[in-house]
Amino acid sequence: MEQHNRYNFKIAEKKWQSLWEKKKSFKTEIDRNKKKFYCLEMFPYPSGKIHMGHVRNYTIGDVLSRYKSLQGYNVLHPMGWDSFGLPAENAAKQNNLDPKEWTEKNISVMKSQLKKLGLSIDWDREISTCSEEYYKHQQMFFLELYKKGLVYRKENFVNWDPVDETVLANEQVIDGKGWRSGAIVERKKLNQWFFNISKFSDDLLEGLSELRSWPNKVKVMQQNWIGKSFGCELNFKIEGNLPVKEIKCFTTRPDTLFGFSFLALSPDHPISKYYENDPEFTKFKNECSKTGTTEESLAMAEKIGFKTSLEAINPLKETEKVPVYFANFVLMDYGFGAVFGCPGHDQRDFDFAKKYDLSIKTVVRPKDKENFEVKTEAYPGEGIIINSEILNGLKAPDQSVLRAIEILTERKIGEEKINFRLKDWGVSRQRYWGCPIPIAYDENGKIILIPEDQLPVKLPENINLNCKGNPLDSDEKWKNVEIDGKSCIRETDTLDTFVDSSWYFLRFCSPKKNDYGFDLDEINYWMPVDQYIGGVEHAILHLLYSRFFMRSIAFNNDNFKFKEPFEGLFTQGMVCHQTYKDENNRWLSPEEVELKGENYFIKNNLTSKVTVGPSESMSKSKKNVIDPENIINIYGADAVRFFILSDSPPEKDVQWSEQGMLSAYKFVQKFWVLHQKIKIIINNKQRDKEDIVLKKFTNQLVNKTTQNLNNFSYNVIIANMHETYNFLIKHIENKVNSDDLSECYNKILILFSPILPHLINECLEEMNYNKNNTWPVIEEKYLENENIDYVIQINGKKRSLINAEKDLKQELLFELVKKDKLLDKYLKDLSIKKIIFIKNRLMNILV
RNA sequence: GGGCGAAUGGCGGAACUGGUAGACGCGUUGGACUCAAAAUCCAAUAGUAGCAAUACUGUGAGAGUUCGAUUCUCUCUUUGCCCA
Repeated sequence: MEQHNRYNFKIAEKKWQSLWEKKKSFKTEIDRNKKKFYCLEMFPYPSGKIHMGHVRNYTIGDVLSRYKSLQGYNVLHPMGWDSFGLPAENAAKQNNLDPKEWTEKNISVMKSQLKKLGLSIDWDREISTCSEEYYKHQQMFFLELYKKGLVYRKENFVNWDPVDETVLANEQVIDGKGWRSGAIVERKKLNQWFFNISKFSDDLLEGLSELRSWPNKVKVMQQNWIGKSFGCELNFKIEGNLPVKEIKCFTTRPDTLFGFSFLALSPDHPISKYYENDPEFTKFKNECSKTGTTEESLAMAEKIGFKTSLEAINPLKETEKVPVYFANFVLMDYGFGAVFGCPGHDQRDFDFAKKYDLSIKTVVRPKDKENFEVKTEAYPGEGIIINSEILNGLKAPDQSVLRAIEILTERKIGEEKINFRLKDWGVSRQRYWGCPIPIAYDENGKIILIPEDQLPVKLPENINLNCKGNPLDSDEKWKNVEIDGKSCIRETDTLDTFVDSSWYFLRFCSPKKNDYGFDLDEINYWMPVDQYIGGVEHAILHLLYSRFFMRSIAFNNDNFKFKEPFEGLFTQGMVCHQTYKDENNRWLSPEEVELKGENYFIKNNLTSKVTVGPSESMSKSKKNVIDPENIINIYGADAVRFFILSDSPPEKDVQWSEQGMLSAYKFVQKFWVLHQKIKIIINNKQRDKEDIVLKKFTNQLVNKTTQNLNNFSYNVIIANMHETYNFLIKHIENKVNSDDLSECYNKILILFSPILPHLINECLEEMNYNKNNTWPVIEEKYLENENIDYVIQINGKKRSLINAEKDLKQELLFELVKKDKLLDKYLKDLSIKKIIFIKNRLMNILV
């Protein structure tokens, strides 16, 4: 092909991008005559550059947005920045910068990178959570929730890094050590702010059933996280030398009470106050505080206990007394900080009992084992209750739990109770780069709300970040404040960044509104988000927090027309790449290696072999990253969009492949050549009979593409695009009717436009097609075939195909079967036992 | 240990409510063009047997339902994710 005919993506992409920007093509406003569609992708953290995960995420969303607007929807497709958070603070510390400057620089880089992808985003709605403009409203929400009683302050345990003097999030604790300092993390009690998410436990759980287009997987994960459990609250009578009469405890297995052998209390249980002066207990408690606060670390840690002088009485067998321990595996904030130990049927209790030589009784046996006894490990499974007097013979746990609760209720020792695993959301962070909590304390430590007219509480600038602990805490000037003539001290904690992302989807609906975080009319029009797209790693926290936030804003307020923020959810898979290591076991980036024959070597160095590791999700630490901007510069945005959708279904992981990328680039080029050929034919005004074949193909394509878009089967759409190319390039070798070709080609271009917006707009423009394109309508008459390939099976095996007219009767088809030479040898000399005939499909002959 | 999902050629994957398994792409092989290479184009490409037509086997393993199973049911294996 001649040089001048090549498609120059650099020129074309730039041209369309600046045109879209100039004309504000994707600017959206409320239009009550149109159905709305709110398409939202999880907004990025401005870490520096975009990565392939972003490319995939935003391409998926962009294809959907463009498709929906071609279908006539009023599409809201905004973008913003989740711009508070730890990396900025750390980067600032390391490079002696201002987090704000660092963040803003990253935003401007990433914004220009996103624009190069050709996304149909309404940039007029851009927001950034670290702007005063945004966090001012967040502070107002905080106060609003406080007034509604949904925010409170209490002492709680945190992961404390004694070297950095800071609180760590659970995921920042690796093997019990701080991820930065490497110091052993301690549990420390701190005053923290909490959102009362547990108030909505049941509602959040119930609400899941309404989310019909969420992946089931995510709903199950949230369900487990909320962890509703049915059980019973018990009062154990206590004997001993302390003024303790009763201890409350929650259990889901009251039916195993006859296997009771110890009572375990959290080291933080109120009763611990009697042991405050006991040096042995202090030692034990210190030991416990070395274990983290996560359930997992508690489960992994060795079970240790401290024996008290108390004894608990078995409520179902009052002659039986068992010892009371403090134990490291009991959490104060679950149940009542006390569990009854039944070593026979709980592995944790079993380990503990073994260690302290406590009795182990078998009270459940598997159905099929008559003389079962617990010996080397606990038996937590189903079965029949034994050795339990009044409960004997009941099916465990279904019958026995209910019966046990009945008995305990009758005897007024306990009552039925529903317990949740979901804990209140601790939002305090001892960090600088976050939204300041709009609270101060007077001289007596009383909580003072910052008056609304003094919002936002701004972060101080030019702060020294290289101090130990929270920089805000050491800024005396900022900390001391006068409110209503009283001198107060500001709250120096900032809000968890998950708070920022819990309402940004509302802000996008009215991003410029100054007096409140959102405009009620606007959100009642736009919300809920029709399609939310992002990584599955946010399946629990971010999505649950957002669902909570929506409920807390709507708490005692009937003006919201929706309850759930995200109607539809799609979780895309990750982008993976092979990993490479050199002879010294150091990671190598794909640019540093070179393939020669079967083996990889370090580039320009054929003596140094490279070990190829498995393909894993791209990460800086493993160096298996491909820089999107670089790739866009080489192949163009359309080709990158095309490739990132092509190889795998979007919900699964995709392998980055150099060849695949190249093939996508070639497709763009090939299509341009095809376009030139089609253009000539159309301009020649060639007359011919109606092109039924082309019309049928096109209508089937419209049908398939529409369905595949609705199902997120984007990889199949790409396959269909290849097929379309293969079909057209052959088809136009024949004599073609120009009018029919033009009509069909216009439709095909529109079908392709969401995926290759620059190339297709270029083609549409060259053809002078109508600028206001709409999604093609299917002409049903071209979907139906009058001839069908009937599958002919003999004894269930395919033996022949017969092409015949549609709606053929069984007898007539059988006449054709008899004439079919291929079938002769199967039917000859054999009697036909039965014929199965499926209209318009197949005939199965049993002989 | 519990929950959810997955398993299809050398690779990524396709297959509507049970009805032609392997679309499409990558890779590989052969050919054309070229002094040569790249690019491009053409052809072949699940396995086994065969010159071929064709036959048999084949969707992780085993059973079941059915005229017919990648698809439905049960058991198992491997694997991924989440919770512990």
